[in-house]
Amino acid sequence: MKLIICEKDNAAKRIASILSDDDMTVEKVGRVPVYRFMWEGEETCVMGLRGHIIELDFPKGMSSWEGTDPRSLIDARPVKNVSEHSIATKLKELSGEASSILVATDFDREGELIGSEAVEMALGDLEDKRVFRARFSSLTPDEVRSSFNKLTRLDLALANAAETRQVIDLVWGATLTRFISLASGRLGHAFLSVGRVQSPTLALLVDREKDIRAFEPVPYWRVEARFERDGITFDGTHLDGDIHDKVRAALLFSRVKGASEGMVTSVTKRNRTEKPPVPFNTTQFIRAANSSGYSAARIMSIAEDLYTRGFISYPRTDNTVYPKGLDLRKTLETLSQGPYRVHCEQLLSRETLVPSRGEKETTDHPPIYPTTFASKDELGPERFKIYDLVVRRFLATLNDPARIEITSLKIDVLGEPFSSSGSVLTYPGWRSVYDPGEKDEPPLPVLSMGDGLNVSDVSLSDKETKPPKRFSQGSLIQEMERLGLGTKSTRHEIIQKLIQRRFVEDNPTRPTLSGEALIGSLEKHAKHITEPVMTSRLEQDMERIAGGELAQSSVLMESREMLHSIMDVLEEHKAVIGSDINGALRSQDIVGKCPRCGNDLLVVRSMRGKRYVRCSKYPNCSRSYPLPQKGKVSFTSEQCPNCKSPMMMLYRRRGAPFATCMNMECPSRKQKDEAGATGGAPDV
DNA sequence: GCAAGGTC
Repeated sequence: MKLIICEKDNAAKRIASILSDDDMTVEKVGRVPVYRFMWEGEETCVMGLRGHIIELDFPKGMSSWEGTDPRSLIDARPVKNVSEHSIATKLKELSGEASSILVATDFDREGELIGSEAVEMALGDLEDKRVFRARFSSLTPDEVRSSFNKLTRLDLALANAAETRQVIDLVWGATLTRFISLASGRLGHAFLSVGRVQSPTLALLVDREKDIRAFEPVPYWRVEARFERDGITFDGTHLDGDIHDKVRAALLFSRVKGASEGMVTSVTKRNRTEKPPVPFNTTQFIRAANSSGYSAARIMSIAEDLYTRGFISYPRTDNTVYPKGLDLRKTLETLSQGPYRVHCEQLLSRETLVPSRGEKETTDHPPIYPTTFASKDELGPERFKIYDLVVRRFLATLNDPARIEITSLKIDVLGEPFSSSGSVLTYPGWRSVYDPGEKDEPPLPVLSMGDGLNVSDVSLSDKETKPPKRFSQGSLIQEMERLGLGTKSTRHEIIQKLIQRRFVEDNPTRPTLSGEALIGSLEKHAKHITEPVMTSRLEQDMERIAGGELAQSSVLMESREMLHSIMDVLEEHKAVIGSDINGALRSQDIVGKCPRCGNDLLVVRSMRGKRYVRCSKYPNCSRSYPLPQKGKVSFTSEQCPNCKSPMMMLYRRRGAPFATCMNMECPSRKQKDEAGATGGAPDV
C-alpha cells in the first residue's frame, strides 16, 4: 500500500480525487478521513494532517516558572510532544502497512518540516528509502499528476532550517517571557510576554504613540470660497494653497472678503486612467475588509469558515497572480447569478480575459477568489459582507481600467486667483463592481472661460498640521508584512494576542500603559528583541541552513550565546526593570481616590478571576466596589457628586456608553437601576 | 500560565 500524506484534509481530498479520477472511497474513523483508491495498480491511501502534529516544549521538570531559573532554559534541550493525537494514531496505523510514504505537504519551508515530523512519527527514520516527496505549486490535475510522476526526496536541510526557527523562537520567547514576568511579579493570568514577532509589533505601536505625543502642530491658513452657478455649488481655494504666513493669509483674505462675484479664467481637462486592483493576498484582503469594522482575527475566522464551506479559495496566501491553471471563465460562469450576473455576463462576452497581477507571485496557493456562488440568504449578513468583497474584488481584477476626467478651474475673485477641481467617472470599468474605498471629488458644473460665478462664504480658515495616524489593524498588518514580521497565517493572531494580554487596546489600535512599560524596559535593556532585524537575520540564517552553508548547531549555538549576554544585562538590572514596569502598571490600575481614606483605588481581580475595585490600603481600609463582569468599563477621573465615589463609563452592546457611579448604594445609581440601565453587578 | 508556525 502507498501512503500519501498531505498538510490538511482539504488537500488530501483534492489530491485523492485527482489521482483516482474521482473513483475513491472515504473512510472516516473519528475526525480523520482517509481516502482509498487504486493507483498505478496499487492500493493507495491519502490522509491529511492538521499542520504541525508535534510541538516543541521544555522538559516537564522546567514547567514551574517560580521554580526554574529562566536562564537555565537557554541551554535546555527542548522535547517534542505530540499535539494531534488522533492524527498521530491514524498515521502510525496506516504506515505500518505502507510499502512507501509519499510526502505531499505544502511546498514551503514549514511544509517540509511538517512532512518530516510525520515521517519521523511513522517510521522513526527520515532517511528511510521508502520515503518520497511530491512537490506541486498548485492543486490542479496537471501539477499534481506531474509532481507524482517525478517524485524526489525530503529536503532535510530545509526542514532543519524550519526546526531551527522553532527552537530559537521557543528559547528566546520562553526565557524572556518568564524573566520579565518574574522580575515584575506578574505571574499567573497577568504574565507579560516577549517574542520575536509580538515584541517588535508592539514596539511599532508604542513608537507611533510617542510620535503622536511629541507632535507639535504647525498652524497654517487657507483662503476659501464657495462658488455657485446654475444652482450647483462647489468649493475653491486661493491659488496660494496652504499659507504658512499668517500676515500674508490675512492680507489675501482682506482683498477678497465680502466678494460676491467671480469669473472663470481657465478651464483645463485631463483624463486619468485607474488600473484595476490586483488579486487579493491575505494582507490586502484584511486591509480591505478592515474598513467594515471587524478585527483582523474576526475577518480571518469568517474567511476560514467561507473556505471550509467551499465558497472562497484558501484564505492564507501571499500570492497576487492568478495561476495559469485557474479557469477564470468557469469561475465567472458559476458566479453568474443574482447581483453578479450582469457583471459576469459582460466579462464572459469578451474574447479574452486579462486579469490584473500584483508584484508577488508565489506557488503555494492562488490569490483569494470566490469558488462558488452564494446568496445573501444562504450566508447571512456577516459572512456575505466578506464573501461579497471577495467576489467583487475578483470581478474587478478582470475588468477594464476606469477612466476619470478631471477638470481644473481657475477663477478670478477681485483680482485674486482661486482654483477648484472636480472629477467625473467617464468610464467606470472595474469601478462599476468594486468600491475602492476612496472618496472622489464631486463634479463641477459645465463652465467655459469668461463665465461669471456667484461667490459666497469667503473665509479664512485656521488649519494645523496633523499628527501621524494610529495604525488600524489592517494597516498594522500591512506594516508587519513590509517589515517581514510574522506570516500570512499568524499576523492577525499576533495582534489578537497583544490585545488579549492587555498590551494593546483595539479601536483605535494603541498601546496600553503596560504595553508601553514593557517595550520601554525591553528597549532599554534588551533592544534586540524589539527590532524586526531579529527576524530578517533569522531568515538569512535559515536560508543558509537550507542551502547547506551553515549547520543548525552553529546557528543555535550563536543564538544561545547572544541570549546569554542579553540575560547578563537583564539580570543586572532586574530590580529596576521590576519597579519600572510595576510603577507603570500600578498607574494603569488606579481608578480614583478612596472616599473613605483618600488613598488610591485599584482595579484588581479576585481569586476566582472576577474584577472589582478596592482600596490600595486594603486590608487597613476595606472600601471596595463590584464591577460588571461583562463588557468594557473605563474609568474617568470624576467623582460622584452624591457619594464621592469614582465614576465609570459602561459600554453596552447596544446604545451609547453611559457614566455611572461605582457605588451600588448611591441614590443616583438606584434611580438608574430601576430604569433598567445597568446589568447586574456580581458579588466579589 | 512561556514563542511562532502550521491548521480547524
